Amino acid sequence: MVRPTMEDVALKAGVSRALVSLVMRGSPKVSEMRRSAVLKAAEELGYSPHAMARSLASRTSTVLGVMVSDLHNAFFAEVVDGIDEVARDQGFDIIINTGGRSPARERRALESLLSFRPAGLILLSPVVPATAIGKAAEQLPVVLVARSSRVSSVDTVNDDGEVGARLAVDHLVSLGHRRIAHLDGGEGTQAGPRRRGYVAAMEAHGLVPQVVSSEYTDAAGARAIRSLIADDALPTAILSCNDFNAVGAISALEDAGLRVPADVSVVGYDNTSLAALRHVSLTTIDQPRAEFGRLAADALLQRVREERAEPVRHLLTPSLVVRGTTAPPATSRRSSGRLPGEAAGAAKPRPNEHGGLR
Amino acid sequence: MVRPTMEDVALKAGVSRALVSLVMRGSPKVSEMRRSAVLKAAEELGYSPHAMARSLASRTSTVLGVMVSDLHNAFFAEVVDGIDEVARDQGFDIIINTGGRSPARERRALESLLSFRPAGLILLSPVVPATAIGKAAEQLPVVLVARSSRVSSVDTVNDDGEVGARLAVDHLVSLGHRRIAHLDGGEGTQAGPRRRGYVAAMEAHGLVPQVVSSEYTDAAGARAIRSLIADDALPTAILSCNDFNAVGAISALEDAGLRVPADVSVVGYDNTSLAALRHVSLTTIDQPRAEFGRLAADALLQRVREERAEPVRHLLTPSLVVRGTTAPPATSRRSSGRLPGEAAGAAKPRPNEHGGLR
DNA sequence: TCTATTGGTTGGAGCGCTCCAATGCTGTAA
DNA sequence: TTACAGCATTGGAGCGCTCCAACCAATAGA
Repeated sequence: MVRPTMEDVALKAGVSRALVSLVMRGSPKVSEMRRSAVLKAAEELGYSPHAMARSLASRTSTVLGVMVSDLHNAFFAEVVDGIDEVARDQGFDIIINTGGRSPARERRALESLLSFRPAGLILLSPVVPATAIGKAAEQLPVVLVARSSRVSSVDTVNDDGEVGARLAVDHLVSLGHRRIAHLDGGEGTQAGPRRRGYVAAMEAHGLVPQVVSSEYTDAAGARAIRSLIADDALPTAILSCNDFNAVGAISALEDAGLRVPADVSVVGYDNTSLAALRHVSLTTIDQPRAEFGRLAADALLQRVREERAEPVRHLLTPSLVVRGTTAPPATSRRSSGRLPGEAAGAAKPRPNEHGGLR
Repeated sequence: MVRPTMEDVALKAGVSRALVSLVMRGSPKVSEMRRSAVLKAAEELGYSPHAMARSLASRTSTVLGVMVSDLHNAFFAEVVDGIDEVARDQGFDIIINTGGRSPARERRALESLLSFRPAGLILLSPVVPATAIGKAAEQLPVVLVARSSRVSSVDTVNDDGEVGARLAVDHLVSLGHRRIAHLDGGEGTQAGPRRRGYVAAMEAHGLVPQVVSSEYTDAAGARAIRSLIADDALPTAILSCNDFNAVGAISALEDAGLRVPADVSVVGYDNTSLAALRHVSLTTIDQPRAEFGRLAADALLQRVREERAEPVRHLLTPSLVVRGTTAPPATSRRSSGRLPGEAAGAAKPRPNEHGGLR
């Protein structure tokens, strides 16, 4: 249970501790003979450098801290993939911590991450107050993903929710829908831009926006649909604030004897792996998640290397993924004289694009 | 960007560095006067202890390393919740790293985690070879979740896949099914016990097992169903190796014009959040995931505190969650003279149990 | 009075490493 | 020969902290 130290390796290889240090860091100014002797000794002892001692002595760190607000959401997993890819490429390791969507727990996670004195910090959709983020940003470079900030030392990477919502509305309008409701995400991150984008797009088409208060959960989506039905205010199409909400909406519609998309079209947001399941086959808005991660890591490493001081605000353009939950509205179908078969054709689930789901 | 050190606090509070150290560690042998002076100085300077220096000096660690094999799988998120709960309770922090189901990347993640010299390591369903795990176990306490090990210094926490499969078979048999196929998980973790449990349960009921080779993905589930249909070997009920596979199977069944559960019943495994969605409403086998995490953390902390030397092998009993994808078989319905309405009643999705999905 | 005892406080050593100035070595030019 | 590179190698200081033995009152016991 006791790991060998650099001293042990030096002794075994018959060189000084400093020489071992040079070898471990891949310095070019070590003779081939000594290098191999050191590596051999290290191998035999099962030695590997002590990251903390190294970081303490060098007053630098090759670790990037990543705080994931919610591990349950696969969205973040893909962002982490992007971060990991870039970090690894540039010789950095990442350590992750999670806040579980609770500000208190997130604060603790932040503290814990900071106590390792990482080179920088990436926060994925954090829920802690801006002041806490500002405080962290005084100590090290910080990049925010899926949350905005006005602090000039903080970089941000977001998707353009307004554009995403507009894409969805345009798609539905082009199918012939005129009554399109938005189940909104309330106080949730990014709910604002999505709602604004929806309202603007509706108005641009000369249509009346219908915002229904909801949340980022499937239960909330179902509730919203039930209340629309109860109020006799059900439109021909629904734009949900995210995929979970959309799936809940679809359930409630089907429970009420309505068919999706024959009677009502539904569009989600986020293109989670859930949406890609053949069984769900949800038309949705895709965010380039891995790209979020890559850009965040790039921005952070630029700061770490002090290559840049001005803040960067990435605003990525989302894209529309058409699957099986959108089709022309029933009225339009009737009036346009389209055959039911054609509409049903549009509703046919497409083959699943995600093969690697587990 | 430069954090204050203990020395700075000591200077400001007019005490020695050692006294600050005592205050920071909450020692009782510090006078109230000095304590508050130190805390005030620390507060004003924005000081917080340097975890690495602390761990280096004390030769102990209050960090538990957690390696999540696949961040995309919400299964692990709940296990992490359980770990986090126990760890926090006992004053430990956790750092997470991910292997992305690739042995090479996982190995790197392991190295990275080890370089922080954590007090112990929890590996969630790792795919690295057993030798790599054994090597790690020589350096610190290791607990495996959802993977077994024969190494006596390694504790394990698993679900009893044989029991789970039996529960599913018993449920289907009690509904009247006699032809039940198992879409198996191939080389996947825990696929073996599930397959064995299925075969044993079928034989116990005097039925003929029908194992169809498949994988832990929805695409594989769909493929397996298509091949069963092509071979004209479709049974009245399906036990999938996991929920994703089950959802793929359901899609393929519906594509073929069959209704679930009216024509074919389907049971999943894992009770992922996916299964709980109203829209999916999958009958499945639940594993107490948070409990996995809690037990793993408990076991690890016992080792860390050297309270125990003999290995612990937790084998948790899963439970059946009946939702909307299982019902009596069509044949049984006919012969037993049950009304179609009754059978349809059994198929009605239950209200969603997971409210907090996002 | 002197000696323990107790509670609070301190300086110094050292954790495993990096960094730097200094030290040997060659080999080559003066 | 001496001088001076240039390269490989080394000892020592120090990163921010903990731990320990020592210390210093102040009080209690003999």
